[in-house]
Amino acid sequence: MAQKKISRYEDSDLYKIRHSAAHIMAQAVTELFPPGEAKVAIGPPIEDGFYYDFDLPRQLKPEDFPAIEKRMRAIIGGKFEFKKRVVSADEAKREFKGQPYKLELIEGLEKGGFDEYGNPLKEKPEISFYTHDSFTDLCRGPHVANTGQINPDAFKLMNIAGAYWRGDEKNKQLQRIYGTAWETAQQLEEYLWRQEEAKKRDHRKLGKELGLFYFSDDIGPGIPLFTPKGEMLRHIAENYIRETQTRYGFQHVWTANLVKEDLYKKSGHYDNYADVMFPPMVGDGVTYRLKPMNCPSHMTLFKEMGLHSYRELPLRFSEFATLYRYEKSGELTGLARVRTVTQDDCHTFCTEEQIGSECALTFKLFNEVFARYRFSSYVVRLSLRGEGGKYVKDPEKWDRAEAALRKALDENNVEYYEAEGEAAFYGPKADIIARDVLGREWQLSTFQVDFIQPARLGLTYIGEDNQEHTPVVLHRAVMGSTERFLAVIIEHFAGAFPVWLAPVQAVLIPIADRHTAYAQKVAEQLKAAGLRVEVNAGSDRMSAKIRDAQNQKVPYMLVMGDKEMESGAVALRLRSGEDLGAISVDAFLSRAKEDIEKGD
RNA sequence: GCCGACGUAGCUCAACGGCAGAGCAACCGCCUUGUAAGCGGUAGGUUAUGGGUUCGAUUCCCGUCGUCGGCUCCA
Repeated sequence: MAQKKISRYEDSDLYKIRHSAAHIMAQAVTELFPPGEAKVAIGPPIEDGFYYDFDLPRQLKPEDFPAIEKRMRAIIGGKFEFKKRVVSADEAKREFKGQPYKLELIEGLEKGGFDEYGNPLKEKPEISFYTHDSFTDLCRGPHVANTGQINPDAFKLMNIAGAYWRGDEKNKQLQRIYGTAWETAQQLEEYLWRQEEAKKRDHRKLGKELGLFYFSDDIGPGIPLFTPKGEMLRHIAENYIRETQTRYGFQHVWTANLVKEDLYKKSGHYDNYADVMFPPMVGDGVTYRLKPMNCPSHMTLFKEMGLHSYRELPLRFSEFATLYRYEKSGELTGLARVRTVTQDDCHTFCTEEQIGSECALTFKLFNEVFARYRFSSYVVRLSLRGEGGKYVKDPEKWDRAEAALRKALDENNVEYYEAEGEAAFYGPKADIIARDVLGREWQLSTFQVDFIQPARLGLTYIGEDNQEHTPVVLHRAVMGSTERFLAVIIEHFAGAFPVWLAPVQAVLIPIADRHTAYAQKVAEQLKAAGLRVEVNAGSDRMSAKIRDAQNQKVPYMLVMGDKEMESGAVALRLRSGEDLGAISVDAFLSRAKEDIEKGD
């Protein structure tokens, strides 16, 4: 699926425009420095734009952008032809003498081994140059015919960031300039608007404005604090999953946050996951770790529960468990990436034959939940092990697990694309990547097949043949992590949660003091019916209270003055701005119930 | 962790070598209100933090912590 999309993009005009814009930017940047001082690395088109990596004598600043953009427009105005030339490796090396990154790339091409990102290539590629004006780059193209085909009003330099040469943190860090480029100025405007909209929806900003969660220097980085409203949101989201998966036959267990380190030596975490674990704690000569994953705990529980018959399987152990992961400081991002991560985790113990039906059950659950949250589409990534990376070495079990996962997906007609090097250390995964209303992709759910840990931890069940067998363990999460999921839905709904999810569903607005007692009475009535409501009994004007509720994105505003008090009614206003006038309390209740059921 | 930018009142932002300010929020009063901000007053700061330069530092320099944009990693 995704493969098709990428190949289409590579053939598009936009791709050529962005690729060419990258070359033009590289020319403009190198011209800022004396000849030979600026070293260039790579500069490909990317989604929405392009970048180019440089090794420069000085740090660039955003203040350099106007000059670079101006020079780029001049180069565009020159209508210089992009000329392709196929060359020998020797000739290429002569041309890029003094350009160490290019020389390294040429060597990779010469050996027929690697492309510009260091990925292995199947065939030995030809080496080609593209030249426009005075600038020549090692490049396989394609490009626009001449620089004049770039719209000078439809590109913009966006930001500067550090990036490792070939994406390897052991290599030198280069300066990367990101730019965006489009066919028309209007498309550029629309892109910038989308960026602005994303900024407005940023869950870190909305989290503060809606008073959902905080981070504190006194608590520590990556460790969120949830307010009553934020916790309500968490609770509703988790409880919804809990109730739904219970209906699907998942049971819940509880395991503690602290575990003996020895268990992680047996499970493989110690060898493959140690750098993500918080440092050890020692008491009475025993070394403990904060739990970074649930699997070993759930598997140990399975073992402690005695002999298991094949008749008990599949056995599904679910838990909303907070895990502790020592993420690198620079990786923390609001709720999307925290050090105390709560997973809606499940480990299903089953036979190899049951993998297919468990896969079906799980995807049915995913679909139901995604519909509830109005995620219109998702893609599935089959995450396989890759070269290098940390994986338990047991090729036979890996092959069996991969085959089993593929088969399960195929049997259930799940479409997927494959990605090497994305597997968990203990097995392959099917990762669900959902699209939000702005079209952004988020990895949420996962379904994983594990042949490794159950064997390492010595799990068994007694089969029909009265012999001991090792169960397969399926790892599964729906939200993935409560915190990240909240981040995603805050941005997805822009903070205007559907009624069923809104921490405060209705604000009651008495117009004057004499209406407050009536508002309190109605509030009690609504609470008794299970609604989450607040009374704004302050001395503000009604319109100020409405404004307040609007800003808090509360679904219903119930205004009450003399008229309503006399007739036992409430005047209903929706956050859309719609004024529905006075209705009875009962009429409001049935409307709210209807909205909740519909998922509005 | 790495590269860069940024940290001023609860929030959003001014001041940029010479007495640290505004709006909103909070608190107190007045108003008793009809669908997105009624009026007045009060209080709020060792300018993230530790050093340095200077007669004098929020402002310039260095370290630390944190946040942001990326890289790496990832639920």
